[in-house]
Amino acid sequence: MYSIGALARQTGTKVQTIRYYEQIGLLPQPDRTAGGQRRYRPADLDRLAFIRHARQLGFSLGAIRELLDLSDHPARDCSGADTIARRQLHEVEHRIARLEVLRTELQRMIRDCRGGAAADCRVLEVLRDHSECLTDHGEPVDPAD
Amino acid sequence: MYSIGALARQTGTKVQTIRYYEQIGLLPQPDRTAGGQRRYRPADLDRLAFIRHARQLGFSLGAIRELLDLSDHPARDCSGADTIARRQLHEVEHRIARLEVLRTELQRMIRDCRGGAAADCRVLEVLRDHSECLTDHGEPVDPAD
DNA sequence: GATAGGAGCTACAGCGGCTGTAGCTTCAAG
DNA sequence: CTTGAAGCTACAGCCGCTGTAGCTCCTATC
Repeated sequence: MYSIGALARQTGTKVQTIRYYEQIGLLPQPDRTAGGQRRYRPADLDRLAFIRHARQLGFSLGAIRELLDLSDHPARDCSGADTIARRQLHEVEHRIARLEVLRTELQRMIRDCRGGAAADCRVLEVLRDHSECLTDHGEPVDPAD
Repeated sequence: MYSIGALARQTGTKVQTIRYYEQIGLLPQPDRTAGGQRRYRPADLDRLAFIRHARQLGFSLGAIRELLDLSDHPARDCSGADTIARRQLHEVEHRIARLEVLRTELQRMIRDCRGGAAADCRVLEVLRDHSECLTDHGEPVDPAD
């Protein structure tokens, strides 16, 4: 049986984050001591490690909920997990592609900047006039994009 | 003089977003009609276009505030803008690098999945056991990362 | 057994960057 | 003058946490 702090240390998670996962139903409500403190079993450690690992791979908490559900029902077909992982891969690839466009544009902006007064600044000029860009970068970068 | 809706159409911004930018001080408080509706000048259109373009390039609203400030003072040295753009480029490059690691790991997970029951699912297995990963992907993906 | 202080508890606010809603008022075309 | 689209304010909600305030509990040491 671990305290919440021990669980946090073992998984590299903040204590508040663990309580948050419990609150949104990703982690089960653990046993409590007579004084009301949480006490976790090894299975809880595994579950939290799963969540953290999936988060590191960029899965949303919603996707993780689905993955955990599958993991909890080993007899089910795993195609759901495959689908979720493929979706995540597509998202990651999409984000990389968008960021590569931004990288190119930023590099060009910086390369052309010759210093001097802000009035002549290449960086500010490009920002002022979209037509100076080679690409249409579309929507603002939603990090979740 | 444009209405807020005309400004929104011209810049591809939502009306609420424009009001939000005003609220946080990125856009100045515009004139109002007798009835209290906002009326914008061409300069406001330019400023909003600048903001949107910078957002498309992934700059944070904080960075945009600094860039706008420079743009408002054309006599100043532009090295500040250069620094902000370089910082942004570094961030974008960092994000790309992280996402490429994730892409590789996701591809491997999916490639190895041979279907069947969730009990044998490769995707779930990898998530359960970090040691199956080739790379240490570190922190959860904060989209702003 | 007393004490100290680190760890845990709940409840709630805040981050960034919007977006959506409710319940009104105003504007402009016909 | 009517109608309906567009505007107004104020506030809640999204995601995934993180931080704070103001308590209580647990355990190690004396």
